[in-house]
Amino acid sequence: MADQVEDLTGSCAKPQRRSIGAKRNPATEEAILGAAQEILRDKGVKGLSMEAVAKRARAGKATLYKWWPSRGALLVAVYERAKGEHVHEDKGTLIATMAAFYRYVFDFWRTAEGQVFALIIAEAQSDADVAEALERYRKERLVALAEVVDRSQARGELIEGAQAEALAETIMAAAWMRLITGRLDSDPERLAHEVLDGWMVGNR
Amino acid sequence: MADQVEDLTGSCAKPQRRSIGAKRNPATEEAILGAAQEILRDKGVKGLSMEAVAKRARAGKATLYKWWPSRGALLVAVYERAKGEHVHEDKGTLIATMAAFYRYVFDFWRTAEGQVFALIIAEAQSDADVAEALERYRKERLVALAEVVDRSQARGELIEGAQAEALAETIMAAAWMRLITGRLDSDPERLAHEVLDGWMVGNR
Amino acid sequence: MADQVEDLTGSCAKPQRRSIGAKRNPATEEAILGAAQEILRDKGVKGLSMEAVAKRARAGKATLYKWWPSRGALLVAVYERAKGEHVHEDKGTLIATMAAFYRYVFDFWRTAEGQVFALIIAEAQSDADVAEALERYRKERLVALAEVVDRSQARGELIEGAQAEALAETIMAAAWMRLITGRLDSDPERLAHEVLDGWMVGNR
Amino acid sequence: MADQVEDLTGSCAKPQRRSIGAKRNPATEEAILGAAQEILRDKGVKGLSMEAVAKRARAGKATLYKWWPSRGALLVAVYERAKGEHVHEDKGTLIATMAAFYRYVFDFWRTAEGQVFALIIAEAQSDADVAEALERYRKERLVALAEVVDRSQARGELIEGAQAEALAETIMAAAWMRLITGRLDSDPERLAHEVLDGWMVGNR
DNA sequence: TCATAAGCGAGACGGTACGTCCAGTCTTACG
DNA sequence: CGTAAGACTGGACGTACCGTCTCGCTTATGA
Repeated sequence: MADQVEDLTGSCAKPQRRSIGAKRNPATEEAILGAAQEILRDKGVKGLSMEAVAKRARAGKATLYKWWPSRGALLVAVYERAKGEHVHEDKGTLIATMAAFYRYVFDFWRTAEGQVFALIIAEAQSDADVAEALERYRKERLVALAEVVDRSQARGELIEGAQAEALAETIMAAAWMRLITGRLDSDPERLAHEVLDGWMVGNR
Repeated sequence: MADQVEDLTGSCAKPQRRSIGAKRNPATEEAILGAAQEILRDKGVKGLSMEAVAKRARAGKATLYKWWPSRGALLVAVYERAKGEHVHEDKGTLIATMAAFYRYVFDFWRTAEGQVFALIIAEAQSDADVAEALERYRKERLVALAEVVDRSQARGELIEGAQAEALAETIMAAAWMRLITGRLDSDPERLAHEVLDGWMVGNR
Repeated sequence: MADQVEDLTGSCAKPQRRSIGAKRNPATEEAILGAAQEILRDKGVKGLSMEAVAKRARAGKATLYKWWPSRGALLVAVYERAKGEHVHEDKGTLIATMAAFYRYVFDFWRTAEGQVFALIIAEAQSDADVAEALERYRKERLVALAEVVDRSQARGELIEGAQAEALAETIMAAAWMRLITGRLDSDPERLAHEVLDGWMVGNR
Repeated sequence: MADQVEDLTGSCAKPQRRSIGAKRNPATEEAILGAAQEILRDKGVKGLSMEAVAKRARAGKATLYKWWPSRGALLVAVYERAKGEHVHEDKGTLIATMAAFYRYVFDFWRTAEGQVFALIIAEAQSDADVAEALERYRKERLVALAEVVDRSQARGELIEGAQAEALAETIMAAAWMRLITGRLDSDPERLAHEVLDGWMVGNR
């Protein structure tokens, strides 16, 4: 006990955030999310407990639970902070654009921060709040994807029966499937073809 | 806590399985998997701890760990025991067959036992053994699905470029996507169309 | 976190008590009470938290709570273990005997272990179980004291109206009063006189 | 938690004391001590935390700590405020007077506010400031009691050897003993006799 | 036939993390 | 400067499971 205290004061002369009055301290939020990210990198997702995050961030557990009432909520926050806002750069054809998209997300999901997304999906299976957040996120991404498909459709790339949103979901599902079954090494190009070829006008 | 005590005294007046010598007691396995299933029904997936299963089954924890070395392994066993072996009955067209398949799995996944599958996916994200079991299961189901697609292809339903296995995976992905995002109320018929229409020969 | 583990394994190669089957391990009880005593000596009563005891004893908190369901219960156990069974040695007169008694308890209450008794009294004010244990203890000691008074009465030392038990309680109360008001440096001899003189036959 | 919210909305529609400039606001002190008393009545001594008092009084915690630097200090203040200043009314004989005294304090100690005194004794065992306050209080009451004994002695009720202050302490000790061992239902009359008979001149 | 090897129920054990509570310190914004 | 508000670190609380262990018992098998 005494040892630990000594260790702490001995090993790190951290600046020790304090309250900034009766309002949320952004530095604290920053420190906590940062700590979560560090732990992810160092220990992996299994090490990411509320306890560990609090300790690493030198934050009280109560503070964590105040702002992120569950592990799931924290996961979502960490993911939100880490994920770059991917914009679907138009590569000329839908297939190429989607291949680039697959390449991007697979690369990201392989990073320490990206792995959080798999965790979020996992957590969503038993935490309704996370499920809701995940669903929100899915819809948001769906819209972005559907837009790309829409543009492709406008260009006349797609067959008549194609519905942008339905196709967008099929595209997403293929990616998520690779994620949850640990096959992020799949070839993005090939995958794009496997998912989309049927819908392209060329292949009658 | 009180529940557990009641459960113990209520459900059994000490039938007390014992060892049947130096070999695995099938009654024990049965009791454990049965207990797991009961807990799933009564308390939901959150209540399914090794501890609780052992208590409910009146089994020693060591026995559990001997045969199912982790929660994940137990989950898989419970799922294996519960899932009926779905055979893809040919409905004439691929779309109809797949619609029936979607209807079947969505119905099953909504049952207490079926919910275990979502849990397995969740567990697979952090338990390599479960991931492996899941991957084995995926491949097995993929083969079964691909066969159906193959038959459809032989009938000339599908366009030229269609690859049975790739299409099968797309079909699966669509289902799993609905599962993990909690949309098992999706319309199977519609979904089958959304996934497959592009690949059918009719829609050039 | 990792640091702590390393520290623990590094600094002490303790024998690590294990379960000895489905029954209480006496070594564990010993280790826990011993740890409690050590903490008392090192950090004083304020440091005696369940947490600290568990840590020092290298015992799980659950183990502590299993056998001593509250801090109070642990305190009582520590006290029971530490207190010598004082036998009232007859010094010839009641006054002398009681003076010796006062000297003995005051000396004991000043030791680290003895200080626990004050804590028990404190805890008894808000923990019914401790209150009960304290009351049991009081009665037990009362009987022992009353016997001494009885013998004195039999010798004709006491005036007629004296009731052994009532007098015994007065004697105890005087001691406890000094304890809870932190005046254990009172002169035992003098105190014995102040409490008893009125009841002795000499002082008409 | 819910209770507190209800309390807040229930008891006050934001009367909201404010600073009255660079000096102590008596209304605040009043509100705080009042809140403490209310909590005592509603939740008992266990609910009396600085946090809860601040909430109920709609006072900042800083304000509490400014005027009462510890829980102990607050307890003492609450007790000081609640206890009536008992004046020992002369009942003719010392025994009768003391019986009345015992009856009075036992009755008081049984009230919600009176229970604080037991808490103060408890707190005094580990908080030096409270111990000091308690000791001050003890001495003050001792003087008052000794005066009564003195008057009795002057009337010739007591035997020669009796020392007013020593006897007063014995009288107090008997009362405190009943308090800390939860026997406030003791018969005051009887107790007075048990403590004092030996010292009265009648009983030679 | 009887030792021995395993299966089994039971549950204690050291641990980790949980989510809650409170202590005591601090800052802001208002008066 | 006093005050209400409440965020903050820190740490103990008591609980729930984890996975490992040992006990004492049972039964089948092979020496």
